[in-house]
Amino acid sequence: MNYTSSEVPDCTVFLLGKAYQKAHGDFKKRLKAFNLTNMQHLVLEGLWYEQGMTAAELGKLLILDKATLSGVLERMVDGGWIEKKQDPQDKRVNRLFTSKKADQMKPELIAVRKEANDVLLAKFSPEERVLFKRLLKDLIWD
Amino acid sequence: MNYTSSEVPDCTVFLLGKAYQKAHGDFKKRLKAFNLTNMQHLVLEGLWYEQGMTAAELGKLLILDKATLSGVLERMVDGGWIEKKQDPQDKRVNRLFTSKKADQMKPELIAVRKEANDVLLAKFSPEERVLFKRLLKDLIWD
DNA sequence: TATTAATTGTTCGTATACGGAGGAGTTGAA
DNA sequence: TTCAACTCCTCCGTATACGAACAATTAATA
Repeated sequence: MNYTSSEVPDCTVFLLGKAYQKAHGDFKKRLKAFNLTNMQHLVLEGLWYEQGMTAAELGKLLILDKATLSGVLERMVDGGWIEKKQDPQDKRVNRLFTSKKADQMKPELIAVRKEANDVLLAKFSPEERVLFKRLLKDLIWD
Repeated sequence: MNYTSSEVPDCTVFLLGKAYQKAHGDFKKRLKAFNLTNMQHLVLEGLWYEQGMTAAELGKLLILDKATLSGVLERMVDGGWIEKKQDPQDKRVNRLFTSKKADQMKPELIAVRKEANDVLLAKFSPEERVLFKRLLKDLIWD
């Protein structure tokens, strides 16, 4: 009573959703020990890429809705992972920075992501891995 | 201030999430006219594949958590898309069936899914489409 | 300069997701 | 047959997602 590869509808939207569900779930388990959610980990990586971004800039970088980001950032401030500093020039803006606590764990946290990716792509050949990522990027960025 | 293909971290989990986010969002917009969510559409397709499944069976087929499914099914009964019928043999079980309303819209709803997939894969060559789906299936089903 | 327009970030409402707790019903073994 | 083990399902708590509406602020323009 399960779809096999031949029975499953030829629906890429469905397949993409399930592949995401699996990858997301695996990563989630690995992050649980750090008390971080996938989204929070992503925010940290974004800020390590460039500190001092506004929520809007971070949202654009990570392709995240500002409404979604608002709650995530609030919980990360509460959890001591990031800090908000009001921009003196533009009082609407809060600039975002990673905390000392986050920076100390950076090597571990980067390693966790790397591990999750390695496991996810374990069964693929090097060529398939490159190809898969290329196809995904083509889908995301018109 | 945007990741380009070269700057984005080499993170398949991220790419997969964003590809899903896009595909899911596009499909969502198309379903809005029908007052159906992606999940509800998926449930209908599952039941058209096989009527009379229990929530547990449907969840296994669609790789969905039963707790998630519970709320979805409740709203679909309220919306008149599906019907629950208690199994006479095992009173714990509710068997699920599509409603007349749903069946009447089946051709349209199938067409919407097909369209969403076509648009999603529009820029891929036929070979790439087959390959992409194969890679996704390999990821999902060990 | 007086207004209008645009931007930033928050809050609200609805719908997933999913782990865990627990109740109702069923089954199997003693 | 009676009780423990199981199964099915619901409910709770937390965290995304995202459209829509808003207040505060800044930019643009007539």
